[in-house]
Amino acid sequence: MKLSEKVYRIVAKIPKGKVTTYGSIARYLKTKAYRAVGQIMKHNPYAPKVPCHRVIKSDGTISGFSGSDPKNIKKKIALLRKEGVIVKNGKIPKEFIVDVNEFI
DNA sequence: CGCTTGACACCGT
DNA sequence: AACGGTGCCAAGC
Repeated sequence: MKLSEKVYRIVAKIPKGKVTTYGSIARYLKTKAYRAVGQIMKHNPYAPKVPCHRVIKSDGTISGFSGSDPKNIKKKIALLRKEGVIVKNGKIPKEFIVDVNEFI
């Protein structure tokens, strides 16, 4: 079982209206491959099943899946808001960031 | 088999 | 508070 499979499984379980961080996922898998998690999200072969937009940085900022395109970021934010996540100044309040162990 | 890359996290300045 | 440098790990070539 590759790390990617585990990551996909976890991300797919993120409930609506909540988000988690790369760090949380990595810790849950008992690995320190934070960066690998990011790579896996980027590849994202399970596109609809794996809502990568619900995975953010530990700071609460949205990561570069919209990266160089600020307008795309707004779209992601709108999507998150529609799911019930409040976004402030392009960042998500800690209240919405749930550790993987909380919803697994 | 070894080198390079990365959608991160942490710490110091 | 913001920016940059460093360290970690997996995947791809």
